[in-house]
Amino acid sequence: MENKTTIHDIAKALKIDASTVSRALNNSPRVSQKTKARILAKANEMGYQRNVLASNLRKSVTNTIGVIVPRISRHFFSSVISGIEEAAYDAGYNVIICQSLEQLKRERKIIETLLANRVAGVLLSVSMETVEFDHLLNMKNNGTPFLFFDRHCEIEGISSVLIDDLQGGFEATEHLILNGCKNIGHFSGPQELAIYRNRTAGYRKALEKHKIPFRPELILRSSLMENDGAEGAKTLLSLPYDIDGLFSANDVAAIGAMKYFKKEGIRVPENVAIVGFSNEPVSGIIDPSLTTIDQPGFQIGQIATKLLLDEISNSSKDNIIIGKTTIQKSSLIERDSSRRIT
Amino acid sequence: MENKTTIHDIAKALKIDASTVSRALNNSPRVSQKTKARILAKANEMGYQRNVLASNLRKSVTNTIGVIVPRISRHFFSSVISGIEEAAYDAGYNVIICQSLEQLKRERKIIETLLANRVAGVLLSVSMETVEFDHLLNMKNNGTPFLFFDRHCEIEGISSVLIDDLQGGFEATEHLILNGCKNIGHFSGPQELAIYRNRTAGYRKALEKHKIPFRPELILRSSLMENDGAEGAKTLLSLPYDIDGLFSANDVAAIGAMKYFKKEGIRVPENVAIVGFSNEPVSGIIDPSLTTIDQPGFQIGQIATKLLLDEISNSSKDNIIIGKTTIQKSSLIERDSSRRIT
DNA sequence: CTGTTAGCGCGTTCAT
DNA sequence: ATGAACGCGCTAACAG
Repeated sequence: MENKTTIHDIAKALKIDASTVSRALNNSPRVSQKTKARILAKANEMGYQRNVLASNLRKSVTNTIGVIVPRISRHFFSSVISGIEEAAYDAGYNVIICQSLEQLKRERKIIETLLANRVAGVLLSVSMETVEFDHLLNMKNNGTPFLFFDRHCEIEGISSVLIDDLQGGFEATEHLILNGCKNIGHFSGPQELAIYRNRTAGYRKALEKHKIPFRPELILRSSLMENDGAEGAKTLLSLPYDIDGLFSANDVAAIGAMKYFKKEGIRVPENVAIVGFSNEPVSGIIDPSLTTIDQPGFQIGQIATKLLLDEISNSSKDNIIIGKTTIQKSSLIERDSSRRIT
Repeated sequence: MENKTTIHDIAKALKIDASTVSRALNNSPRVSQKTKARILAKANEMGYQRNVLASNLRKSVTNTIGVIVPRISRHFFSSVISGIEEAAYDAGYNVIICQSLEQLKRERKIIETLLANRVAGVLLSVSMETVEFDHLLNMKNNGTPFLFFDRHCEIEGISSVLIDDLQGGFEATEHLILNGCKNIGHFSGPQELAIYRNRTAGYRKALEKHKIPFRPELILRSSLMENDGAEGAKTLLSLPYDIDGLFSANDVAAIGAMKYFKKEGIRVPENVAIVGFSNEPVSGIIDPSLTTIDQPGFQIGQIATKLLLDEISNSSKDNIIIGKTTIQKSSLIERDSSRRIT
């Protein structure tokens, strides 16, 4: 039942020392091929399984990588996690998932726990409240490799895997303009987060390109929750002129707006672009007035994991600081055709 | 930088023994309140943090619970995980997430890894391929507490947290019938999984109640992927009579069917009920022809975790086998109103 | 209540 | 290329 075979057992059976067995099992070059083969065979025969806990203690690192996201149930994040899990699995790492629930306090606590558990590295997308970086700097000083994805902070020597939000915002807005919209509302999020600043910058860039005057009152900042979307829709409708387009910096708020429009019996504007929406199974049948910008979550997860694993192996070899790496992706998906523009 | 304070350091500083410190830090009742206080104060002062790895090795258990789901990116599962994570977090446990991707082979490997990592317990929803239980029985023999949720196997002494699928299937079908449907197609999944058998049983029960003759050709079994839905829709449309309703055992296949209908320019049947759909943010604006059965993923996660934690603490105290616990939940959400029937 | 002793199983020195 | 010995930091006996 209980697996009790240790390296000592197999050493005894082979009349050699446990340290040799240990070396062989770690594929050390300092063991002859012959004994290595003998040991591996015996280990197999005896059904040996390395005691991960002891190994962890000795090395004082685990083979686990920590992941921190605001919310697992947001489709974008679960897609990213999916990608992370897959890449990590292939490399023999476990993944431990944590949710900050957009709270800085929780984010701090989580990082503390992860460090206490000696994770090999951390992948994180910061919470909306994360305006102080002490806990992140602490993690850096502690020597734990980490990487941002999607939402990041500017920290020297820490890489990020990002979507090109400016381009996404630009494409979303231009899409509306090309469909004849002039007065385009924009739901934006906390300006502390680069993703929202960038999406807004994209919005303005598109207006400029098409010589549409910028109206500050069309930009509504919120936490982009569903009821923020509803409130925003209400506010936009109360303007003295009609809006004919809406670019929301995320899906949740856009959906809130859609619901509000419907509830009030108001005809939804013909074109609404949403950045941040990537709910694949639904995107094809969702309300026709929605167009979405796809966030390739899965790939982001994979890429981020690979980069992190690189850093993990490098940092253990040496102390080389890798420069800031930025991966940029963006694509616009049209609702009906599921065809990609761009 | 590195946290080096051990229980020995603080023992030395207080001129007592390390074991007493250990006991105090574990809040053992066999240390006087006074010394306990002194120790805690000193530990705090010295910035002590328990070395989890050493603790794990000594106890040969971690404070981590493993979770296995078919796919993280399915909204239902990510909701469950959310609930698990929250309940576990409150109890001081970490959560390690794994995806079987519906493959028995992966499920086996994952369980092996989890056991090797000495997780405190496991929560799992089996893959569609899981028709052999050797790996699960192995885990049981190994003494690792575990619990099924949503998709389960009948294993003596192992509890499950389930949705009342028969009732759900019944409600979905009756909903269609009450809306005037007579010829109701049904997408079902692998019959090895109880959830699909039960949903189908609910379908038949509703037909019987309303004295609608059962037609075997209306039931289509598949893996319920999106293209299965499309294929199924095609098949149903090729019948010599018209269908006027569709009850799909999951959301993905239903969406596949919807897409097919639209692509072919066919008018979607007025009422379509979907069991297994719980994509909250979208449910309110999804295609009007869809009605969904809500699966309360978050709560299931919480409940399952609490039960597991119970078993974990009991099994360490004693070897009591807890009987099969079944939690049943089901509710039908109407699209427009978001109001719950039942 | 507290101290003493003894490992958990592994990886890694230092020898040879 | 292999063996001997040590210790990672903690907890669980067993004393007293």
